[in-house]
Amino acid sequence: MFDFLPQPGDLPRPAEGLPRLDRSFYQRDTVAVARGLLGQRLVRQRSDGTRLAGLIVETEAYLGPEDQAAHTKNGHRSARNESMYQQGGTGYVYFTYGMHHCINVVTRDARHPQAVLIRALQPCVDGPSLAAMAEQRPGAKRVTDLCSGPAKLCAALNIDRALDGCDLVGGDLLWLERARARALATTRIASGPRVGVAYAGDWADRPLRFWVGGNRFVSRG
DNA sequence: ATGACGATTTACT
DNA sequence: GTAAATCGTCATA
Repeated sequence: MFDFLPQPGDLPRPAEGLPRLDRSFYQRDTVAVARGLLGQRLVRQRSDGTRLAGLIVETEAYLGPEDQAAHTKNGHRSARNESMYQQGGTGYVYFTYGMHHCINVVTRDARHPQAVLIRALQPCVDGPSLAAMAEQRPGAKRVTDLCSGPAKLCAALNIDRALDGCDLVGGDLLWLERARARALATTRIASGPRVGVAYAGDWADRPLRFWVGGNRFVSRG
């Protein structure tokens, strides 16, 4: 399973004591959040205390009732997407294709049901966490296969609907940690159309997907 | 009650 | 490149 172990220096070491992203980070313009999340660290703490983590390297913005690719298009509201109507800093986890989970970070406020889909992570080497992630992704043959897609990273981090509606600011199941300013400053942001939303008319072409330019952990080049 | 479909992944030709 | 997997949700009846 570990024939794919990374080269030295390939994966970020966890930085202890990094502060969490706070409420105000999420309660902003959704595209700003989607860009701002790149390079930040997503941390999942399981019930047994183990922590699984990765740096966010790819996101997509979903802009609410107008956005024909969003789950809240035309103001649609149901039990499934209720979390998108919560305040910024809430987790929105949905189940799709009968087998996959995807996680979003809710932005702005309850009047603007918008969110950012997390599409790919660069796994952190965090003690046993890399091995733990690999256990959740038995089909992954290389470290770049572990979290290079929205459903892959949810599987790797044990994220499912039990985390839907979770509090990313004050909760203890899932949160985000602020990367060092120097790391963010060197992050080049690329953008393009979102993946898998061809049904969304004009909105399908909008450049609302963002990724770290040149990063090999993104879901597609 | 029934049928279509999906913010995907994987295996296979 | 194409297709299967697999089921909760939603629109229609």
